[in-house]
Amino acid sequence: MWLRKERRGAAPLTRERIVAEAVALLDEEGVGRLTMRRLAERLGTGSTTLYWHVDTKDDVVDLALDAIFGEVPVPPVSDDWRGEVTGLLHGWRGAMLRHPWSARVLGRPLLGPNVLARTEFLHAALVRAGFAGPALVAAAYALSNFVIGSALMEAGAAEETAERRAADDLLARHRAEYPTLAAHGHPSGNDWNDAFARGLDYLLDGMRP
Amino acid sequence: MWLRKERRGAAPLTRERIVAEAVALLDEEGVGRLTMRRLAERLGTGSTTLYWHVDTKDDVVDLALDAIFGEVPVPPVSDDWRGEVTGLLHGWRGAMLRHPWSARVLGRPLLGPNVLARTEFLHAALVRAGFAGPALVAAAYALSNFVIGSALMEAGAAEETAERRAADDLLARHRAEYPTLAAHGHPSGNDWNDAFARGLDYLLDGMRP
DNA sequence: CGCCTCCTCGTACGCTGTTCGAGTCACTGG
DNA sequence: CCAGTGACTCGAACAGCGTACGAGGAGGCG
Repeated sequence: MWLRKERRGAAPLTRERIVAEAVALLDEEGVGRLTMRRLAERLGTGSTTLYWHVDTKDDVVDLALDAIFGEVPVPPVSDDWRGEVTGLLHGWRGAMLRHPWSARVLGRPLLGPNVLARTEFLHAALVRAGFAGPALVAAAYALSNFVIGSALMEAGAAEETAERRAADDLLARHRAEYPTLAAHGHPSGNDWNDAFARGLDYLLDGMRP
Repeated sequence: MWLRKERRGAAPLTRERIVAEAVALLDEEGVGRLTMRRLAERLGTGSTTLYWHVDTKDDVVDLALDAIFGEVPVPPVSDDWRGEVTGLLHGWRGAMLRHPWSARVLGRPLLGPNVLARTEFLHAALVRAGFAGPALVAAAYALSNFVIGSALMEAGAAEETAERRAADDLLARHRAEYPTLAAHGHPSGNDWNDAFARGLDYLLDGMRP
Protein backbone atom coordinates (compact mmCIF):
# COMPACT_ATOMS: atom_id res chain seq x y z
CA MET A 1 0.00 0.00 0.00
CA TRP A 2 1.31 3.41 -0.95
CA LEU A 3 -0.80 4.81 1.78
CA ARG A 4 1.26 3.19 4.44
CA LYS A 5 4.26 5.48 4.26
CA GLU A 6 2.05 8.50 3.81
CA ARG A 7 -0.22 7.60 6.65
CA ARG A 8 2.67 6.80 8.89
CA GLY A 9 4.66 9.81 7.87
CA ALA A 10 2.14 12.56 7.48
CA ALA A 11 -0.56 11.79 9.98
CA PRO A 12 0.28 9.46 12.78
CA LEU A 13 -2.41 10.42 15.21
CA THR A 14 -0.86 10.96 18.58
CA ARG A 15 -1.78 12.54 21.85
CA GLU A 16 0.58 15.39 20.98
CA ARG A 17 -1.09 16.09 17.67
CA ILE A 18 -4.51 15.95 19.28
CA VAL A 19 -3.50 18.38 21.99
CA ALA A 20 -1.82 20.76 19.54
CA GLU A 21 -4.91 20.81 17.34
CA ALA A 22 -7.13 21.28 20.37
CA VAL A 23 -5.13 24.34 21.39
CA ALA A 24 -5.42 25.73 17.87
CA LEU A 25 -9.15 25.10 17.82
CA LEU A 26 -9.61 26.68 21.21
CA ASP A 27 -7.56 29.70 20.20
CA GLU A 28 -9.56 30.20 17.04
CA GLU A 29 -13.08 29.48 18.18
CA GLY A 30 -13.17 29.46 21.95
CA VAL A 31 -14.09 26.89 24.52
CA GLY A 32 -17.72 26.65 23.51
CA ARG A 33 -16.88 25.25 20.11
CA LEU A 34 -14.39 22.61 21.13
CA THR A 35 -16.10 19.41 20.19
CA MET A 36 -14.76 15.94 19.77
CA ARG A 37 -16.31 15.79 16.33
CA ARG A 38 -14.91 19.13 15.22
CA LEU A 39 -11.51 18.31 16.63
CA ALA A 40 -11.49 14.98 14.83
CA GLU A 41 -12.53 16.64 11.60
CA ARG A 42 -9.60 19.03 11.80
CA LEU A 43 -7.33 16.07 12.35
CA GLY A 44 -8.83 14.18 9.45
CA THR A 45 -10.09 11.28 11.52
CA GLY A 46 -13.32 9.94 12.88
CA SER A 47 -14.41 11.42 16.15
CA THR A 48 -14.44 8.19 18.06
CA THR A 49 -10.85 7.50 17.11
CA LEU A 50 -9.81 10.16 19.59
CA TYR A 51 -11.04 7.97 22.40
CA TRP A 52 -8.28 5.51 21.83
CA HIS A 53 -5.69 8.18 22.66
CA VAL A 54 -7.63 9.94 25.32
CA ASP A 55 -10.15 8.80 27.91
CA THR A 56 -12.49 11.72 27.89
CA LYS A 57 -13.00 15.21 26.54
CA ASP A 58 -11.96 16.68 29.86
CA ASP A 59 -8.61 15.01 29.38
CA VAL A 60 -8.16 16.94 26.16
CA VAL A 61 -8.89 20.17 27.97
CA ASP A 62 -6.54 19.31 30.82
CA LEU A 63 -3.78 18.49 28.38
CA ALA A 64 -4.37 21.64 26.35
CA LEU A 65 -4.27 23.70 29.51
CA ASP A 66 -0.99 22.25 30.63
CA ALA A 67 0.37 22.65 27.13
CA ILE A 68 -0.09 26.41 27.08
CA PHE A 69 1.59 26.74 30.46
CA GLY A 70 4.59 25.21 28.78
CA GLU A 71 4.92 28.53 26.96
CA VAL A 72 5.62 30.34 30.21
CA PRO A 73 9.36 30.97 30.33
CA VAL A 74 11.08 29.89 33.51
CA PRO A 75 13.54 32.64 34.43
CA PRO A 76 17.16 31.73 35.17
CA VAL A 77 18.03 31.48 38.83
CA SER A 78 19.76 34.58 40.08
CA ASP A 79 20.20 36.30 43.42
CA ASP A 80 17.16 38.48 42.74
CA TRP A 81 14.25 36.34 43.84
CA ARG A 82 11.79 39.15 43.39
CA GLY A 83 12.82 39.64 39.80
CA GLU A 84 12.45 35.94 39.16
CA VAL A 85 8.97 35.87 40.62
CA THR A 86 7.71 38.90 38.73
CA GLY A 87 9.22 37.54 35.53
CA LEU A 88 7.54 34.19 35.96
CA LEU A 89 4.19 35.69 36.82
CA HIS A 90 4.16 38.19 33.99
CA GLY A 91 4.87 35.30 31.67
CA TRP A 92 2.10 33.29 33.28
CA ARG A 93 -0.39 36.06 32.78
CA GLY A 94 0.80 36.54 29.22
CA ALA A 95 0.20 32.91 28.33
CA MET A 96 -3.30 33.00 29.78
CA LEU A 97 -4.16 36.16 27.88
CA ARG A 98 -2.82 34.73 24.64
CA HIS A 99 -5.22 31.82 25.16
CA PRO A 100 -8.23 33.41 26.80
CA TRP A 101 -10.18 30.17 26.91
CA SER A 102 -7.73 28.98 29.56
CA ALA A 103 -9.35 31.22 32.14
CA ARG A 104 -12.77 29.72 31.53
CA VAL A 105 -11.41 26.26 32.06
CA LEU A 106 -9.52 26.79 35.28
CA GLY A 107 -10.77 25.41 38.53
CA ARG A 108 -9.94 21.79 37.98
CA PRO A 109 -6.72 20.83 39.76
CA LEU A 110 -3.62 21.88 37.86
CA LEU A 111 -1.37 18.86 37.91
CA GLY A 112 0.27 18.75 34.51
CA PRO A 113 4.06 18.62 34.32
CA ASN A 114 4.40 22.15 32.93
CA VAL A 115 2.29 23.64 35.67
CA LEU A 116 4.06 21.66 38.32
CA ALA A 117 7.49 22.71 37.06
CA ARG A 118 6.52 26.39 37.24
CA THR A 119 4.89 26.00 40.63
CA GLU A 120 8.02 24.26 41.82
CA PHE A 121 10.10 27.16 40.56
CA LEU A 122 7.87 29.65 42.36
CA HIS A 123 8.12 27.76 45.62
CA ALA A 124 11.85 27.37 45.25
CA ALA A 125 12.32 31.08 44.66
CA LEU A 126 10.30 31.87 47.76
CA VAL A 127 12.27 29.38 49.82
CA ARG A 128 15.45 31.01 48.59
CA ALA A 129 13.94 34.31 49.70
CA GLY A 130 13.61 32.95 53.20
CA PHE A 131 9.97 31.89 53.35
CA ALA A 132 9.10 28.73 55.21
CA GLY A 133 6.15 26.95 56.74
CA PRO A 134 2.76 28.64 56.63
CA ALA A 135 4.27 31.86 55.33
CA LEU A 136 5.57 29.96 52.32
CA VAL A 137 2.29 28.40 51.34
CA ALA A 138 0.49 31.68 51.98
CA ALA A 139 2.93 33.59 49.79
CA ALA A 140 2.89 31.05 46.98
CA TYR A 141 -0.89 30.80 46.96
CA ALA A 142 -1.37 34.53 47.21
CA LEU A 143 0.83 35.08 44.18
CA SER A 144 -0.66 32.41 41.98
CA ASN A 145 -4.21 33.18 43.02
CA PHE A 146 -3.62 36.80 42.21
CA VAL A 147 -2.33 35.94 38.75
CA ILE A 148 -5.12 33.52 38.05
CA GLY A 149 -7.81 35.87 39.27
CA SER A 150 -6.38 38.70 37.20
CA ALA A 151 -6.24 36.66 34.04
CA LEU A 152 -9.75 35.38 34.65
CA MET A 153 -11.22 38.83 35.04
CA GLU A 154 -9.25 40.36 32.23
CA ALA A 155 -10.04 37.58 29.78
CA GLY A 156 -13.70 37.83 30.69
CA ALA A 157 -13.76 41.58 30.28
CA ALA A 158 -11.91 41.51 26.98
CA GLU A 159 -14.34 39.17 25.29
CA GLU A 160 -16.93 41.43 23.79
CA THR A 161 -16.70 45.11 23.19
CA ALA A 162 -20.43 45.07 22.63
CA GLU A 163 -20.98 43.73 26.11
CA ARG A 164 -18.51 46.19 27.56
CA ARG A 165 -20.44 48.99 25.96
CA ALA A 166 -23.67 47.69 27.42
CA ALA A 167 -21.97 47.41 30.79
CA ASP A 168 -20.84 51.01 30.65
CA ASP A 169 -24.37 52.05 29.73
CA LEU A 170 -25.73 50.09 32.64
CA LEU A 171 -23.25 51.73 34.95
CA ALA A 172 -24.10 55.16 33.63
CA ARG A 173 -27.81 54.55 34.13
CA HIS A 174 -27.25 53.56 37.74
CA ARG A 175 -24.77 56.31 38.44
CA ALA A 176 -26.74 57.24 41.54
CA GLU A 177 -26.44 53.79 43.08
CA TYR A 178 -22.80 53.20 42.24
CA PRO A 179 -21.22 56.64 42.39
CA THR A 180 -17.63 55.57 43.02
CA LEU A 181 -17.76 52.89 40.37
CA ALA A 182 -19.28 55.21 37.80
CA ALA A 183 -16.78 57.95 38.56
CA HIS A 184 -13.73 55.83 37.93
CA GLY A 185 -14.92 53.54 35.17
CA HIS A 186 -13.62 50.16 34.21
CA PRO A 187 -10.04 49.65 33.19
CA SER A 188 -9.36 49.31 29.50
CA GLY A 189 -6.36 48.76 27.27
CA ASN A 190 -3.07 49.39 28.99
CA ASP A 191 -4.80 50.03 32.28
CA TRP A 192 -4.88 46.28 32.75
CA ASN A 193 -1.14 45.97 32.42
CA ASP A 194 -0.58 48.80 34.84
CA ALA A 195 -3.09 47.45 37.34
CA PHE A 196 -1.51 44.02 37.21
CA ALA A 197 2.02 45.32 37.69
CA ARG A 198 0.96 47.58 40.53
CA GLY A 199 -1.05 44.87 42.23
CA LEU A 200 1.86 42.47 42.03
CA ASP A 201 4.11 45.10 43.56
CA TYR A 202 1.64 45.66 46.37
CA LEU A 203 1.66 41.97 47.12
CA LEU A 204 5.43 41.60 46.97
CA ASP A 205 5.94 44.72 49.06
CA GLY A 206 3.71 43.30 51.73
CA MET A 207 5.33 39.91 51.85
CA ARG A 208 7.88 39.25 54.54
CA PRO A 209 9.61 35.91 55.12
CA MET B 1 -61.97 26.75 39.44
CA TRP B 2 -60.57 25.72 42.76
CA LEU B 3 -57.20 25.46 41.14
CA ARG B 4 -57.05 29.14 40.56
CA LYS B 5 -56.27 30.23 44.10
CA GLU B 6 -53.93 27.30 44.55
CA ARG B 7 -52.06 27.89 41.33
CA ARG B 8 -51.75 31.55 42.05
CA GLY B 9 -50.86 31.04 45.67
CA ALA B 10 -48.63 28.01 45.69
CA ALA B 11 -46.76 28.07 42.46
CA PRO B 12 -46.62 31.31 40.58
CA LEU B 13 -43.58 30.68 38.47
CA THR B 14 -41.35 33.70 38.64
CA ARG B 15 -37.80 34.58 37.85
CA GLU B 16 -37.11 34.60 41.58
CA ARG B 17 -38.42 31.09 42.11
CA ILE B 18 -36.45 29.86 39.12
CA VAL B 19 -33.25 31.41 40.40
CA ALA B 20 -33.77 30.12 43.93
CA GLU B 21 -34.36 26.62 42.68
CA ALA B 22 -31.36 26.88 40.38
CA VAL B 23 -29.16 27.79 43.33
CA ALA B 24 -30.52 24.85 45.30
CA LEU B 25 -29.94 22.50 42.40
CA LEU B 26 -26.42 23.80 41.88
CA ASP B 27 -25.65 23.45 45.56
CA GLU B 28 -26.91 19.89 45.67
CA GLU B 29 -25.60 18.49 42.42
CA GLY B 30 -23.03 20.84 40.97
CA VAL B 31 -22.78 22.79 37.80
CA GLY B 32 -22.60 19.76 35.53
CA ARG B 33 -26.09 18.67 36.42
CA LEU B 34 -27.89 21.94 36.02
CA THR B 35 -30.24 21.31 33.15
CA MET B 36 -33.24 23.20 32.01
CA ARG B 37 -35.29 20.01 32.11
CA ARG B 38 -34.14 19.07 35.59
CA LEU B 39 -34.67 22.56 36.85
CA ALA B 40 -38.16 22.64 35.38
CA GLU B 41 -38.96 19.27 36.91
CA ARG B 42 -38.02 20.52 40.35
CA LEU B 43 -40.29 23.48 39.77
CA GLY B 44 -43.13 21.30 38.58
CA THR B 45 -43.33 22.83 35.12
CA GLY B 46 -42.41 21.96 31.61
CA SER B 47 -38.88 22.75 30.65
CA THR B 48 -39.79 25.08 27.86
CA THR B 49 -41.87 27.20 30.17
CA LEU B 50 -38.68 28.53 31.69
CA TYR B 51 -37.90 30.26 28.43
CA TRP B 52 -40.73 32.66 28.90
CA HIS B 53 -39.11 34.01 32.08
CA VAL B 54 -35.52 33.74 30.95
CA ASP B 55 -33.83 34.09 27.59
CA THR B 56 -31.21 31.45 27.92
CA LYS B 57 -29.61 29.00 30.29
CA ASP B 58 -26.66 31.32 30.77
CA ASP B 59 -29.08 33.87 32.12
CA VAL B 60 -30.09 31.43 34.82
CA VAL B 61 -26.45 30.93 35.75
CA ASP B 62 -25.77 34.66 35.79
CA LEU B 63 -28.76 35.26 38.01
CA ALA B 64 -27.83 32.43 40.34
CA LEU B 65 -24.33 33.78 40.61
CA ASP B 66 -25.48 37.25 41.50
CA ALA B 67 -27.97 35.78 43.94
CA ILE B 68 -25.31 34.10 46.06
CA PHE B 69 -23.28 37.29 46.20
CA GLY B 70 -26.30 38.79 47.85
CA GLU B 71 -25.37 36.66 50.85
CA VAL B 72 -22.14 38.57 51.31
CA PRO B 73 -22.67 40.94 54.23
CA VAL B 74 -21.74 44.54 53.56
CA PRO B 75 -19.96 45.82 56.67
CA PRO B 76 -21.08 49.06 58.28
CA VAL B 77 -19.01 52.09 57.38
CA SER B 78 -16.53 52.95 60.11
CA ASP B 79 -13.23 54.77 60.31
CA ASP B 80 -11.37 51.48 59.88
CA TRP B 81 -11.22 50.98 56.14
CA ARG B 82 -8.93 48.01 56.45
CA GLY B 83 -11.34 46.24 58.75
CA GLU B 84 -14.19 46.91 56.35
CA VAL B 85 -12.26 45.51 53.43
CA THR B 86 -11.14 42.36 55.18
CA GLY B 87 -14.66 41.82 56.48
CA LEU B 88 -16.15 42.17 53.03
CA LEU B 89 -13.61 39.91 51.40
CA HIS B 90 -13.83 37.17 54.00
CA GLY B 91 -17.56 37.20 53.48
CA TRP B 92 -17.06 37.08 49.73
CA ARG B 93 -14.82 34.08 49.99
CA GLY B 94 -17.24 32.41 52.39
CA ALA B 95 -20.12 32.75 49.97
CA MET B 96 -18.11 31.28 47.14
CA LEU B 97 -17.00 28.35 49.25
CA ARG B 98 -20.54 27.68 50.40
CA HIS B 99 -21.49 27.44 46.73
CA PRO B 100 -18.45 25.87 45.12
CA TRP B 101 -20.03 25.81 41.68
CA SER B 102 -19.72 29.58 41.62
CA ALA B 103 -15.99 29.33 41.04
CA ARG B 104 -16.46 27.17 37.98
CA VAL B 105 -18.84 29.67 36.51
CA LEU B 106 -16.82 32.81 36.96
CA GLY B 107 -15.21 34.55 34.06
CA ARG B 108 -18.26 36.07 32.50
CA PRO B 109 -18.64 39.74 33.43
CA LEU B 110 -20.08 40.24 36.89
CA LEU B 111 -22.71 42.88 36.45
CA GLY B 112 -25.57 41.87 38.72
CA PRO B 113 -26.85 44.36 41.29
CA ASN B 114 -25.51 42.40 44.26
CA VAL B 115 -22.03 42.20 42.82
CA LEU B 116 -22.08 45.84 41.80
CA ALA B 117 -23.18 46.96 45.24
CA ARG B 118 -20.30 45.10 46.88
CA THR B 119 -17.80 46.30 44.31
CA GLU B 120 -19.04 49.81 44.90
CA PHE B 121 -18.53 49.38 48.62
CA LEU B 122 -14.99 48.11 48.06
CA HIS B 123 -14.13 51.05 45.84
CA ALA B 124 -15.70 53.50 48.25
CA ALA B 125 -13.71 52.09 51.17
CA LEU B 126 -10.51 52.42 49.19
CA VAL B 127 -11.35 55.98 48.20
CA ARG B 128 -11.95 56.75 51.84
CA ALA B 129 -8.54 55.25 52.52
CA GLY B 130 -7.00 57.76 50.17
CA PHE B 131 -6.59 55.77 46.98
CA ALA B 132 -7.23 57.53 43.70
CA GLY B 133 -6.57 57.15 40.02
CA PRO B 134 -4.54 54.19 38.82
CA ALA B 135 -3.66 53.20 42.38
CA LEU B 136 -7.36 52.85 43.13
CA VAL B 137 -8.17 50.55 40.25
CA ALA B 138 -5.00 48.56 40.91
CA ALA B 139 -5.88 48.13 44.58
CA ALA B 140 -9.48 47.21 43.91
CA TYR B 141 -8.61 44.72 41.20
CA ALA B 142 -5.77 43.22 43.18
CA LEU B 143 -8.08 42.58 46.10
CA SER B 144 -10.97 41.10 44.17
CA ASN B 145 -8.74 39.09 41.89
CA PHE B 146 -7.00 37.67 44.91
CA VAL B 147 -10.28 36.63 46.46
CA ILE B 148 -11.62 35.14 43.27
CA GLY B 149 -8.43 33.27 42.52
CA SER B 150 -8.32 31.90 46.04
CA ALA B 151 -11.89 30.71 45.96
CA LEU B 152 -11.36 29.18 42.55
CA MET B 153 -8.33 27.19 43.62
CA GLU B 154 -9.76 26.18 46.94
CA ALA B 155 -13.07 25.07 45.51
CA GLY B 156 -11.26 23.09 42.85
CA ALA B 157 -8.99 21.44 45.36
CA ALA B 158 -11.79 20.61 47.76
CA GLU B 159 -13.86 18.73 45.22
CA GLU B 160 -12.64 15.20 45.49
CA THR B 161 -10.57 13.65 48.22
CA ALA B 162 -9.94 10.78 45.86
CA GLU B 163 -8.35 13.12 43.36
CA ARG B 164 -6.39 14.82 46.10
CA ARG B 165 -5.03 11.47 47.16
CA ALA B 166 -4.01 10.70 43.60
CA ALA B 167 -2.40 14.11 43.36
CA ASP B 168 -0.35 13.50 46.49
CA ASP B 169 0.72 10.15 45.11
CA LEU B 170 1.76 11.78 41.87
CA LEU B 171 3.75 14.37 43.76
CA ALA B 172 5.42 11.71 45.86
CA ARG B 173 6.37 9.72 42.78
CA HIS B 174 8.01 12.76 41.21
CA ARG B 175 9.64 13.92 44.40
CA ALA B 176 12.94 14.21 42.56
CA GLU B 177 11.57 16.65 39.99
CA TYR B 178 9.58 18.81 42.38
CA PRO B 179 11.55 18.72 45.60
CA THR B 180 10.26 21.94 47.12
CA LEU B 181 6.67 21.12 46.27
CA ALA B 182 6.92 17.61 47.65
CA ALA B 183 8.60 18.80 50.81
CA HIS B 184 5.89 21.26 51.75
CA GLY B 185 2.80 19.51 50.47
CA HIS B 186 -0.50 21.00 49.55
CA PRO B 187 -2.58 22.93 52.02
CA SER B 188 -5.49 21.13 53.59
CA GLY B 189 -8.24 21.93 56.04
CA ASN B 190 -7.59 25.04 58.07
CA ASP B 191 -4.44 25.77 56.13
CA TRP B 192 -6.63 27.35 53.51
CA ASN B 193 -8.12 29.78 55.97
CA ASP B 194 -4.72 30.69 57.29
CA ALA B 195 -3.23 31.07 53.83
CA PHE B 196 -6.09 33.30 52.76
CA ALA B 197 -5.88 35.52 55.81
CA ARG B 198 -2.12 35.81 55.52
CA GLY B 199 -2.24 36.54 51.81
CA LEU B 200 -4.82 39.22 52.32
CA ASP B 201 -2.63 40.77 55.00
CA TYR B 202 0.36 40.71 52.67
CA LEU B 203 -1.65 42.52 50.05
CA LEU B 204 -3.06 45.11 52.41
CA ASP B 205 0.33 45.67 54.02
CA GLY B 206 1.83 46.40 50.63
CA MET B 207 -0.88 48.79 49.52
CA ARG B 208 -0.21 52.48 49.84
CA PRO B 209 -2.59 55.19 48.68
C1' DC C 1 -0.41 -18.99 6.69
C1' DG C 2 -2.88 -17.49 11.03
C1' DC C 3 -2.78 -14.86 15.11
C1' DC C 4 -2.11 -10.96 18.09
C1' DT C 5 -1.78 -6.09 19.04
C1' DC C 6 -2.36 -1.56 17.73
C1' DC C 7 -5.32 1.49 15.80
C1' DT C 8 -9.60 3.32 13.19
C1' DC C 9 -14.33 4.20 12.67
C1' DG C 10 -19.80 3.80 11.67
C1' DT C 11 -23.57 3.35 14.31
C1' DA C 12 -26.29 4.20 18.07
C1' DC C 13 -27.95 5.87 22.72
C1' DG C 14 -29.39 9.14 25.82
C1' DC C 15 -29.11 13.70 26.83
C1' DT C 16 -28.58 18.71 25.90
C1' DG C 17 -30.31 23.90 24.78
C1' DT C 18 -33.57 26.00 22.25
C1' DT C 19 -37.56 27.05 18.67
C1' DC C 20 -42.22 26.87 17.32
C1' DG C 21 -46.94 26.76 17.32
C1' DA C 22 -50.85 25.49 19.66
C1' DG C 23 -53.13 25.84 23.67
C1' DT C 24 -55.14 27.65 28.56
C1' DC C 25 -56.68 31.14 31.43
C1' DA C 26 -57.78 35.72 33.94
C1' DC C 27 -59.22 39.88 32.73
C1' DT C 28 -60.98 44.09 30.01
C1' DG C 29 -63.71 47.10 26.92
C1' DG C 30 -67.88 47.36 24.55
C1' DC D 1 -72.57 38.94 28.62
C1' DC D 2 -69.15 38.10 25.58
C1' DA D 3 -65.39 38.65 22.23
C1' DG D 4 -60.84 39.59 22.46
C1' DT D 5 -56.29 40.40 24.37
C1' DG D 6 -52.25 39.57 26.61
C1' DA D 7 -49.82 36.74 29.94
C1' DC D 8 -48.35 32.38 30.43
C1' DT D 9 -47.71 27.04 29.71
C1' DC D 10 -46.21 23.19 27.25
C1' DG D 11 -45.59 18.94 23.82
C1' DA D 12 -43.12 17.93 19.92
C1' DA D 13 -39.22 18.43 17.33
C1' DC D 14 -34.36 19.68 15.77
C1' DA D 15 -29.57 19.78 15.65
C1' DG D 16 -25.81 18.74 18.18
C1' DC D 17 -23.31 16.77 22.13
C1' DG D 18 -20.06 13.01 24.73
C1' DT D 19 -19.30 8.53 24.62
C1' DA D 20 -19.92 2.88 24.42
C1' DC D 21 -19.63 -0.78 21.43
C1' DG D 22 -18.26 -3.90 18.19
C1' DA D 23 -16.68 -4.61 13.68
C1' DG D 24 -12.98 -4.21 11.14
C1' DG D 25 -7.97 -3.10 8.83
C1' DA D 26 -2.96 -3.43 8.97
C1' DG D 27 1.90 -4.60 10.42
C1' DG D 28 4.86 -7.92 12.98
C1' DC D 29 5.79 -12.59 14.43
C1' DG D 30 5.23 -17.45 14.96
